[in-house]
Amino acid sequence: MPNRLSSEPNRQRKMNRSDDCCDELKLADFRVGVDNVIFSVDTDLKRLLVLLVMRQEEPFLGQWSLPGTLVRNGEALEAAADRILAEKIRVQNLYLEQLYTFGGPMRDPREAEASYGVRYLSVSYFALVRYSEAELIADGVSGIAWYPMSQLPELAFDHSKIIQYGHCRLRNKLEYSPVAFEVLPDLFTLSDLYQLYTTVLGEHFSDYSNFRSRLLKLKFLQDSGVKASRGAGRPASLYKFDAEAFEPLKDKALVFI
Amino acid sequence: MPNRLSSEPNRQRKMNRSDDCCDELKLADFRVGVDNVIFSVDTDLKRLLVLLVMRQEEPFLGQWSLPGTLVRNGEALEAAADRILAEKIRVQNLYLEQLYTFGGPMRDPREAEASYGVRYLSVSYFALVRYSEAELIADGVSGIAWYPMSQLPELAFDHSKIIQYGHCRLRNKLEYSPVAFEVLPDLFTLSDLYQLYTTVLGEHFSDYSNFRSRLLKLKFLQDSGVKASRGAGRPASLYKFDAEAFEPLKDKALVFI
DNA sequence: TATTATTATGGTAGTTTTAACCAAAAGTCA
DNA sequence: TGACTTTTGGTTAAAACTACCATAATAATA
Repeated sequence: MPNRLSSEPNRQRKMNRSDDCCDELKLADFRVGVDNVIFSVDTDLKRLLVLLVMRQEEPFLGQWSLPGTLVRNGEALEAAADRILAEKIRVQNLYLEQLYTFGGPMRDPREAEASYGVRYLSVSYFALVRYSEAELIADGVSGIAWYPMSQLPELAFDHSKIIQYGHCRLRNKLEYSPVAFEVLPDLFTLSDLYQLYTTVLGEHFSDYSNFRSRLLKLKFLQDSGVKASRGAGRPASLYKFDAEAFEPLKDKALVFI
Repeated sequence: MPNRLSSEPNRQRKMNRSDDCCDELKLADFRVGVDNVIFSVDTDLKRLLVLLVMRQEEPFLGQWSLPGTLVRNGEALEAAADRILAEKIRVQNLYLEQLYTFGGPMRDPREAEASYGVRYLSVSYFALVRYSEAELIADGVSGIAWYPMSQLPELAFDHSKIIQYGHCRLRNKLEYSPVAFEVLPDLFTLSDLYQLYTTVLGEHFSDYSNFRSRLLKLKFLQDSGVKASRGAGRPASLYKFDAEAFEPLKDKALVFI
């Protein structure tokens, strides 16, 4: 049985490769998984959160891990990422993009168990969702929770590394792209926006007053005229992101630390 | 025979997945390839070049394509990228990093031929090598050539898209990271550096004089004291990149358009 | 109701950075 | 020698950034 499977890729290879000479070099047979690093920002408590699920099977039974799935027949990678996200949370607004592909040998303990050369490869995706409206879907079996980035538990596989990688991407995205507006409500105050930035980037990247004037000077935030009164203090103007006005600023930096 | 193979992933799945309910959804069986977008810069002729090889087999027999390979047993993804690069060119200095993973269904025509659900996934890598010292390795069978980015031929698979993606990455890398110094000689003139930037980014990103003073103010270029006289004109100072002095500038931008 | 606390807003002044030039220095080439 | 080329090191005006500050408009409170 191991022989049957391990000889199969060799025949394929003869048909498909050009620059190989040694028949004893076997091609790996892959299972491809998608793992999502799903971030959200709780601006009230000033916490950056990442979504974790508890594994219900070996390996790493009972440990927290990134929500993931193996890719199905005929399913695009991004479709698999969308599917696993939709299975775990209900959201209205989200941003999703590919992060990195982790595929070193022995990153999954199951590779050691099998005598033939099956490999597990993880294409990770990075997502940012609106926290206030995200509803976690508990399937009644496996645990699911938002964990603050500052208090991550021990994670299955190489998922800690994947999260660190995602955290870097999140910071860069926020600085260099209008990703914030994907997860803010249609109408938001400049203070909402500032809270989001400081929660992810830290307090030290800019003064609130300067943050305001820099963004307003760029002319892609439309004042809706409507005011929002939330507790004490002068009511704030509600703004709207104008994608058309932002267009010429594409691939320019927005904010710097 | 198709049945034997297509039923195999299903048994695996029952053992390995948690949140699936429908047995008719089959997991895909993957071949994982690595494709390299290898750039070099010919500063004399002011051309950005990408390395292409001619395919010697179906599909796309006789068409130009990115140099690639299928991943072997026990081989890390980056190791496969290194291997294919070393098979095609001899270089001393190079920069290599993962680019993107393309894995939509039907991106490879071979998927249609097989009645079982084999999928071809491409993990692409981005490389920048020093042009002047890069020696192409012709294996006597398949063609190999540097093509200017401005005159790319029709390419196999989705390789045109991969190259466009790589071109974006190259521009960003050059602006935001010291990748240029990986492919310049140890000693170089500021003019050499400027030629590299203008060839990739276009003439309009900065005046030579301003480019010089901005870089020198950052204090990570050491003047070696040695002068280089190349043809007419005042001899230029040869500089050296000081990685230690650059350290605090990591993840800050270097040059802006 | 008058006062205080809180948040939003709009500004100023000093410094730094950028952009667009310019002129001298130090070579080669004819 | 004189013309030409390339490097080098400026200058200057405009723009942007930083660290503040004053005021406006509301809620909470005495």
